[in-house]
Amino acid sequence: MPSEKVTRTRGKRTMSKLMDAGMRVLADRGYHATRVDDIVKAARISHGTFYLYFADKEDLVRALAEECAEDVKATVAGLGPVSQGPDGRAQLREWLERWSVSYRHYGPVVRSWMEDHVPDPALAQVGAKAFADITASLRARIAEAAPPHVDPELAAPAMLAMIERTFYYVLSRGIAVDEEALLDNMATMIHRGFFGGTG
Amino acid sequence: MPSEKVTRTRGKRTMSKLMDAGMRVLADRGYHATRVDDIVKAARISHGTFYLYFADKEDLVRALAEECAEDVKATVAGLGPVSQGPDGRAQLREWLERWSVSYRHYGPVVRSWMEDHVPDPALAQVGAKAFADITASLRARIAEAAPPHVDPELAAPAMLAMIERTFYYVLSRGIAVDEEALLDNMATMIHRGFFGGTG
Amino acid sequence: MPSEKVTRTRGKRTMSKLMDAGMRVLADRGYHATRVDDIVKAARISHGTFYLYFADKEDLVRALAEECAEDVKATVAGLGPVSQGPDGRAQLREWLERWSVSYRHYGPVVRSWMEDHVPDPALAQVGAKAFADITASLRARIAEAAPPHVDPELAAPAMLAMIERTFYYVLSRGIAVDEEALLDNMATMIHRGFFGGTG
Amino acid sequence: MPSEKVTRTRGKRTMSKLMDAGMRVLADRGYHATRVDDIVKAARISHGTFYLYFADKEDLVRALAEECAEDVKATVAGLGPVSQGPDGRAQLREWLERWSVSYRHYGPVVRSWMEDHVPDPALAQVGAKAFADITASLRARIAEAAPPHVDPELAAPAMLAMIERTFYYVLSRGIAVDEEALLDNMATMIHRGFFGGTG
DNA sequence: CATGAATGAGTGTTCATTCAT
DNA sequence: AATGAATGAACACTCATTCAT
Repeated sequence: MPSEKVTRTRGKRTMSKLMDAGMRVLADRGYHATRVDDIVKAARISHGTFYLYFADKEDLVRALAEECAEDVKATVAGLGPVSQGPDGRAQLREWLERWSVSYRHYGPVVRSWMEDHVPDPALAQVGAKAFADITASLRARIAEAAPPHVDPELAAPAMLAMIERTFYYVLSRGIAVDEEALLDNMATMIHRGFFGGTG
Repeated sequence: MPSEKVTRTRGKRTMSKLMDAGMRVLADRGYHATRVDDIVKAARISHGTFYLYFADKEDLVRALAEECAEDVKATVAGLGPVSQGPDGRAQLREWLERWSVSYRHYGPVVRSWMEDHVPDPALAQVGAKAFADITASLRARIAEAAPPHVDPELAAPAMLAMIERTFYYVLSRGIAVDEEALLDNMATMIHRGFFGGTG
Repeated sequence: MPSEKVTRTRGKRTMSKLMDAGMRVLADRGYHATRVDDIVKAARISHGTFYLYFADKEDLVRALAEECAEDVKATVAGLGPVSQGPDGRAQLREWLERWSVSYRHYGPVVRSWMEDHVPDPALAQVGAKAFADITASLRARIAEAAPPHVDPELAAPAMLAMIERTFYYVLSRGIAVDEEALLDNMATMIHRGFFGGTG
Repeated sequence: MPSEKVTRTRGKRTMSKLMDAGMRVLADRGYHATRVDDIVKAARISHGTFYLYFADKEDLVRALAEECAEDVKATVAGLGPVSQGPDGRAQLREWLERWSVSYRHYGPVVRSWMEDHVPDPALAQVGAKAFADITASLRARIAEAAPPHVDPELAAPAMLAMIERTFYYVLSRGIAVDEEALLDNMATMIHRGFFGGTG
């Protein structure tokens, strides 16, 4: 039915305008400073329309978070077994690059669930789930190659911590560094620290 | 004048009651959910008195941040040269333990300046300064021992990222881990990844 | 034109679907909590269609009110002369029963114009007219039989008050009573109080 | 302590300004049309201050309702045993007059809990309690004197219904009647209908 | 020094009504 | 005749900050 398709289309477009706008505002202002008003202005829709699509601000962020979590989990899961030689390091380097691309887009959302005392439990939940899934992926890889005295259980979150926060410093806070060099270095450090890489 | 002395003493006591209370509330509720009202209730003083001591809420957090920055910088600076052998790893381990003690106390403040889009520029400033000082300390140590292909300039923030976030996961978010084992592992990973440690 | 006939038929059906739904929602939620949204959902029609049939929410309630007023007036007018003996009481009893049947259906509408400060003047008007007509009916009957010191002018509204509110308590607020006994009692009290009934 | 007394006094004054204003606005506009904004304007205080004293609009109405319930219950309880002779009627007449005075003041509140589908459960509760207490008082009196075929259990609410609604018509809706005559008539009707009065 | 009542700007949310399809 | 997405005015509530006592 064309009419059904039309209305659905309009609705879908508005929805994605809202999510895009939400993403932009989140990136600009951060989670706590984001106002519904900012979002609807950015989406060029009226205030009331927002509530046709989302129960409240948190609801939109949660929708973004779910989208984001899927993307990040898939990206992280894209890492294959890491050998101790130079090709292991090269694989890590490529994988980090893919992650950095994802982070450049979804960083604002990741940060919203990383914040201290996330006010919305549903959002915290999405974050906790993503955290668990990501560390599980990493744990599996580390377990295959960890050097002595490195427990994959503990190494996985440490590795995630290092990567996420470093991206945050560099990609979001705009600390000026040569990005190529950064990825090179991180690949090296991770290879040596977590995978027994021999440089 | 004795009276002046008395009031001064009273003033000092009120001031520290406020800072203690601020610390507690910050830990409990997090930066954004902290209300002046919570602080004055915790300090058992009146609402108006708050503004005799601090220009606004941010002013108190800034004061806490400065205190905290001093402590963290000193702690981090307490790391001596790190050798590649097992005693280097042991030194790192002890130093991490001292840092964890500091973090247990000052974590809430550290997180307030680590948050995405810190609203108060003065607070952001304190955080940026602390970041710079800490990475400078680390850079110096790493420079003395970095393995090939590890640029101290880039490794320092990565190391800080890993330590701070891991403490955050474990000490603040209450992810259950054996803390002794965690410190052991971190010491090993850092030793290997940043200081050319050989297992 | 057959097509016109068809559409007319369709229009009538939609109209009555709306009025039925309005009645149901009014009964469920009460006048102030009734939302256009609830009505169109109950009628299973679209939001916009509502405004093809009614100027606004008040317009629908007014239409219901007119329907209801006709019914109640006719019911009340159905009371014949009331004698002072036991058959007068029996007549009252039957008449009250007919009224109770009407109230069970139209109660929600009656209450909407009985409320304190009815916002819509047109609705208030319908209520005032019904009030006037009903009290006129009652006045005529009371005038034929009122005991000494009972002015029909004043007794009529008092009698209406007693009946309407008692039905409200019992039929709408669901205060549990034996309905037969209630009607018996009311018939007796009204007979004695307003018609000089003797035991 | 004078200072404590002063502040308390100020607070009390504001509180009563709010309750007075609430009463006035309720009388003017009715429960549903009453806005917090109207109340604070009438009380000549700021919007925010309202929330220092009441959790929300309902909270204020509830406070008024409790005050009102006490008054009405006491007034109704003021009716002594009613004899069947003319002095019984005279007693009723005086008692009704006292009730009318109370109603003139508290009518708006009484109506707020009498409305169809009271939205605030706490308010409904106060109303239900008042209803129960008042009918209990009436029941006791009626039981002492009820004519045959009048069950006090059922007569009490009917009597309340008649009195409350008649006052409502006359005192609030401003139907023009001679108030003295009205009270005379009501006394007679009640005396005959509920207490076996013999005219 | 200390108090706590008062302020008002800022923000979120609801819902009757309109209008392009 | 019917649809349902969009609108925006109206209203509730919070909280940092001020100020008379």
